[in-house]
Amino acid sequence: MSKGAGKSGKDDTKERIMLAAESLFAERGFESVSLRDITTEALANVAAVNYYFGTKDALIDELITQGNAPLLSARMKLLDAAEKKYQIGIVPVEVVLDAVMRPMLMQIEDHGDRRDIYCKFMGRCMTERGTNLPKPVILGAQRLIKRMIGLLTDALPEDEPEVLIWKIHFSFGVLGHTLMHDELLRSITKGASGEPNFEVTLQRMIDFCKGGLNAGSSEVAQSSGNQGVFLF
Amino acid sequence: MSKGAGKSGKDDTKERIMLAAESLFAERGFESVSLRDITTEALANVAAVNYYFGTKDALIDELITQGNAPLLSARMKLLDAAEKKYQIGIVPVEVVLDAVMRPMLMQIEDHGDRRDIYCKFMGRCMTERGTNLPKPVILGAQRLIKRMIGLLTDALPEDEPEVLIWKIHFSFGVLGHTLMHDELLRSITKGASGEPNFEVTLQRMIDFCKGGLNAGSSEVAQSSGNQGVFLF
DNA sequence: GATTATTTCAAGCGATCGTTTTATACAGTT
DNA sequence: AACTGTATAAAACGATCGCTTGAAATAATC
Repeated sequence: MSKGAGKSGKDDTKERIMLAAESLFAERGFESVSLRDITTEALANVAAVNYYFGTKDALIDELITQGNAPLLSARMKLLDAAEKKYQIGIVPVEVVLDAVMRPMLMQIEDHGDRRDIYCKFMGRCMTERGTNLPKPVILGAQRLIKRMIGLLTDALPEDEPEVLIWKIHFSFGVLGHTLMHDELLRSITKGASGEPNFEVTLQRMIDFCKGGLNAGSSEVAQSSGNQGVFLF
Repeated sequence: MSKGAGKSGKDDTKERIMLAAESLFAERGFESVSLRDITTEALANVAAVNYYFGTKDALIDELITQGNAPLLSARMKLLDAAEKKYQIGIVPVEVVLDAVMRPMLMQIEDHGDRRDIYCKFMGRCMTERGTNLPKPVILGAQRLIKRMIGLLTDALPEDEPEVLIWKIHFSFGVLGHTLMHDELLRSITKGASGEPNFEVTLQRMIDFCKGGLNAGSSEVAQSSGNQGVFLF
């Protein structure tokens, strides 16, 4: 029944499988990695995947869902704080971007020596799993985007909501693409001030997207339509 | 020997295979589509893939390489024209962006009723095949990026080359992500002025990336390192 | 120590993968 | 009509896929 003082310390097979899967998926993509690749790396038996997760897709979903709740709540908390701080005025664009992007990079940084792995894994989730994500992740993303639209509508009142959605989409494109190629970008920026820390990556993404969000439409005018759901 | 007036009109099996493959790859990704999926849709035999292409990877490479040369030359021609026009002064950022992005969207538009398919296919190539591209494509991308760096260095002299690379990378992230989700974005923007044409997409990407490229670094300072090669 | 529940393992399920073989149908040339 | 190079087709190759089985090992409970 695993009650009371149980959970003595064994049963790390599930954890080993998840770590191996995360690494391999990050490296080669979801479809290219077989269950036997995973269990071989994890020093486990193929049947252990079925025992702990059921199917390969369930394993993937659990990996994706894993950090979603804390990530979402960290983002929401920063947005709460921003709304509180700018209660009188308007939350600046870069503060919204920071609230959305910083928790992602911090969660990655929290992975210690596995940060490169987790970074690329999250990048793959955003770029290759935009659709096809677990329902809790989709719902969380919808909540986040709704809130971003609200805040950015105040900060950029001249933009129609439809244009705002495009800009938010562009910003998530920047984030996902950067996570996918983080190692390469950092290798370009390894210079005098030692290894580039995550604040550099964060600041550059925010600077770029802030400039993009603040940019006005140059000519083509277009009316709004439905408010479809999109992720990342 | 197929000399002279040959090529009477048959032998469209290869073409049918390429069209079916492009559609399925765009829809479900490269790994998730089997050769039998392709040949079934193309009303061809599985062996025909080996006959015309050799392997699945060779088929993928040929699909990716197909439009690369005309795309690159169109981009280069626009950059040539821009350099000629702004011979005295400096080529504006948005002109560089237009020269890079417009040919891509025009090539997509040229695909007629297959434009949505080709659009997503190119999006997948950029986001899921950033590495692992055929050598000619890589070499072309390197030439293009070198040239972009040169022009943008003149337009944005305050940016270190290393920062410029990040910004260019962000811009390709915007492009790739937009191609992948083009249909969804357009469905959001279908309003009064009829279906949004590709000029809308182009202009919005250019506006956003122009703002991003023009944005200055807000605080974190970092020195430059190597000038690694990256794609998209 | 006997009994139960949990975890691991080797083995194999049917299905499908990319690729190849072999034979046949077809085209063009002589 | 005989020959030749090109194209198509059915069938099967070995390998690997996700998944399952049933029994053995291990840990927890009484």
